[in-house]
Formats: sequence, structure tokens, C-alpha cells
Amino acid sequence: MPIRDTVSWNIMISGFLRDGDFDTGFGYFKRLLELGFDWLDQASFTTMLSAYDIQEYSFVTKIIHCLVVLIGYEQEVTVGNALITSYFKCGSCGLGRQVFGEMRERNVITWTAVISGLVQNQLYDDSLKLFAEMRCGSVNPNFLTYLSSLMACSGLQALREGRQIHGILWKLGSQSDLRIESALMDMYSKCGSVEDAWRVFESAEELDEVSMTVILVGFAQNKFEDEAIQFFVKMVKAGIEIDPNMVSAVLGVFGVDTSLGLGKQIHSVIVKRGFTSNPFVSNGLINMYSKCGDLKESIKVFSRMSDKNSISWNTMIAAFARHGNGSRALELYKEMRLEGIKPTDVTFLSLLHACSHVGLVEKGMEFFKSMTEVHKISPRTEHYACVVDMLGRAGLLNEAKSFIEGLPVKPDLLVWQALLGACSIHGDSEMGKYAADQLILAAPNSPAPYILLANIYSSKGRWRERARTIRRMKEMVVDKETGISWIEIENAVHSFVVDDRSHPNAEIIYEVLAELFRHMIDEGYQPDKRFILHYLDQNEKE
DNA sequence: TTAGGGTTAG
Repeated sequence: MPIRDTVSWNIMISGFLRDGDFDTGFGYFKRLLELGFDWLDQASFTTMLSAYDIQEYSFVTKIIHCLVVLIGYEQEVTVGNALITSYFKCGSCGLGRQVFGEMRERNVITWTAVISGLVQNQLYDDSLKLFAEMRCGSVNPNFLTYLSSLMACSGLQALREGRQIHGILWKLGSQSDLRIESALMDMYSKCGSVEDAWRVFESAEELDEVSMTVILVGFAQNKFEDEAIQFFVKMVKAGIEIDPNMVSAVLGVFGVDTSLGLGKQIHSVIVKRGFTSNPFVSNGLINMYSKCGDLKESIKVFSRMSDKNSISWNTMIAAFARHGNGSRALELYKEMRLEGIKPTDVTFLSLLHACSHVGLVEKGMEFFKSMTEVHKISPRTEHYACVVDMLGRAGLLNEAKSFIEGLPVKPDLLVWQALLGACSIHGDSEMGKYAADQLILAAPNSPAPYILLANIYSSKGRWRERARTIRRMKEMVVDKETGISWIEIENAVHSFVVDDRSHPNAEIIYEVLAELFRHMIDEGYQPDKRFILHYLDQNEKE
């Protein structure tokens, strides 16, 4: 019979917890408790706390906390730190802060645990405030503290604060850590300054998958999609190690104006490297194909996946909705439920979007109701905007307006944009004026409301009001961005703006266009002249 | 006991 001591119990427990067998681990902890409080040491608590860091097990953290107080360990720094970490990981920020507040002795880890815990829970502002408070005190930050506060700057898009931290790190001479460099690049690109991010990237002595992914995403988020893809291609050609995370990041860059051919090439890279079973990669592929217009290929990737998660289903539902196949989107939702996959808030956005485009208003309202009542998902303004869009597209403008008036929160610009868009489709200038005014209040620098309202007036032939709206826009905001069309031929993307004759084959293109137009008229189609802005005669409008 | 990047809608 071996002699058991506290250490062997602790090792036993931590073994089960490491393997993810939380229930057995907890079972052994209970047996240890039954032996009496004398058997517990600090490590018994920190071991338990470090494992139960998911929301479902937040009760364990609370139980341990009670025991800690009961035994009188609450002023032990290591135990307090572990409690803080555990509470933040479970999402119980209030309790984490309470423990922090009650601790008499605080070391770097204590401060860093709270600062990074706040970041993990998206409370970036509080995190930076605490970082400032810490810098006034006697405990010095370490590189993990800086790392966390840089992440807070990323979340807040706080360029000024980010630069300050960069300055401190430079003075300390510790900015040349790869993890710090990645966080700096991320901060700069999230703050919209790719140039600074690139400077950090170039000055870095070494690179790894993470830092490459950060700069790639930085390009993409700042509208340098081509650069992002080219960067990836360059890395692959140079034979540099890439990982599935980097691949899913590059797949996320693809959209309507990127080349499907390049996407297929990346797909072949994925197959060669054996990344096909990674869910992030597969989901990225479904989305890439769907956005580049190849729905069939999306379906293929989706059906080949062995373990589809909720994002796979959401992505596929959205793909059908995007391609105008609303009924297939709704069928897929049924299949998803039959497979026992829980819908998420994004599932409902896709479903509402699908209903909106096929005019299934009642079905859509049913989904909206079931989201809150059955699935206990609280709607975000995006959901409200989707409902408004759905009602509005169906011509139920008054219903849309009263829906907005009944909202429990202040409607934001997405909601007003949806209403204004619907007014524009149905040519309702009165409600359009109302929606545009609200939208201008919500987003005074956006040209969108003016343009949409001007379009509505045009369609009604109300030229004077149209002119007034345009004048108001010119006083208030910068010019509207030019609309571009494009086509991909053999991996080259050709783009066009209105009245564009810069293409080498412009003459032929316009000839074909004229030919198509004649066919259209012959077949009996009438051009839609409602949304032409300028006051022109009938021929010119066509 | 604190630990850098990635997929879904609009």
C-alpha cells in the first residue's frame, strides 16, 4: 500500500485535467477534500484553477474560491493570481476584478493577469487604464504586460497609445522579441497604418508563421487584397514554412474582385501540404469559392468535410443565400438542426438574408422570433437591420418603420441604411427623406444617404429636390467613391468605371455592348431608367 | 499563476 501525500494527489488530479477529463479530475479533488482540509496545499488549488478555464465549468472556479477563503489562502499571491486568471477565462470579469481589488500583495503576474484578462474579454479600454495605473506604481511591467496592452491598443484602434508603448519598448531595448513584433504589427495594421506595420516587419530579424499571418491580414484589412495574396504566393514560392492558420487567413482575402484562378492554385497548395482536414481551411475554401462565384465547388468542399462545425454550416447557408438560392439555404438549416448543430447569431443573419432575398417575410420573422425565444441568442443591430431590410424589400415599409420604432435599443446606421435602401427600391420619397435624415444624423460624413435619396428623387422626376440633396452632400462630405466593374480572364482582372475607354480593346467592347443592347430591346426588355441621376432626354438615359 | 496570428453575415 503506497503512502499517499498531497503531492501525489495533486499530480494525479493534474494528470486527468491535462487529458481533458474534467469530471474524473474533479472526482479525485472531492476525494482529497474528504481527507480533510489539512491535505490541501496551494498547489492543489492552482492545479484545479488552471484547468477549469471554460465557461461551462465556471462553477468550479467559484467552489475553489469559497474553499480558498475558508482555508485562509486568499492572501496568497499565487492562489489569487490563479483565481483571477480562471475567472477571466470563464468570462466572469467582475469576480476577477473583485479578487484583484481584495489582494494586498500584487506582483507582475497579478497585474498582467488582469490586464490580459480584460483584453480577452474585449474590455480594451479598462485594460489600458489599468496598464496606466500599473505604470504609476512600484511593480514593473514585463514583456507579457506590454504584449497584452498592445493587444488592447489593437482592439481600440488606439494608434497614439500604441506608439507610446512602442516607444517604451524601444527605450527598454526589448522590442526585438518576435511576439512583441507581431503584436506591434497587428496594432499598427488594426489602426490603419500598414506602413508602420511593414516597417516593423522589415526590421524583424526573424519571421515565423504568426508574424507572416499578421502582416498578411494587415494588408487585407487595409484594402490591399492583391498585396496580401501576392505576399502569400511569394512566401510559398520561396519555400517558406506556412501553416493552416496562414492559409485560412489568405483564403479570407478572396472576394468578388479577386481571381478565382489564384484561389484554385492556393487550393492545390492546401492539398499538397495536407491541410484539407483543418476546419479553418475547409471553411475558408467554402467561402472563397462562394465569393468568387463558384458555388458548385463550395458544395463539393462542404460535402467532403467529415466534421462540420457551426461555421461550416453558416458559411454554406450564406453561400446559397448569396447565390440567390434562398430555399436551399433554408433546407440546409433544417439539415443542420437534424445533425444537432446549434445555430449561432451569424446563422440567423444568413437566414434572414436568405429570406429577404426570396421574399419569405413570415418565415424570416419566425426565425427572428425563434432566435431569441428558443435559442436564447440576443439580437445585435445587424439582426435588426436584416429584419428591416427583409420587410423593406417586400414593400412593407410601414411595418419596417414601426419595427424600428419598437426596438429596445437606439437604431444605428445599419438599420437606417436598410430602410433607406428599401425606400429607394420602392421609390418612396417621403419615408426615404425620413430615413436619410436619420442616417445623416447617425453618420454625418457618409455620402451614402445623400446619394440614395438623390436617386429616389431622380426616379420621381423631382429634379429640384435632387439638386438640393446633391448640393447638401457636397457641402457636408467628400465625393462618392467611383463604382467599378470587373471581369477575370486567364488570371488577369480587367476593371472598368463609367464611360471608361482606357482598355486596349475598348472599341470592340463597346461594339459588343451595343449589340447586346439591341438584342435586349428586340427581346422586349425595357431599360430601368428610374435611377439615372442626371436630367437627360429619353435616349441618353437608355 | 500572465503568452503573439486564422474561418462565418452586412
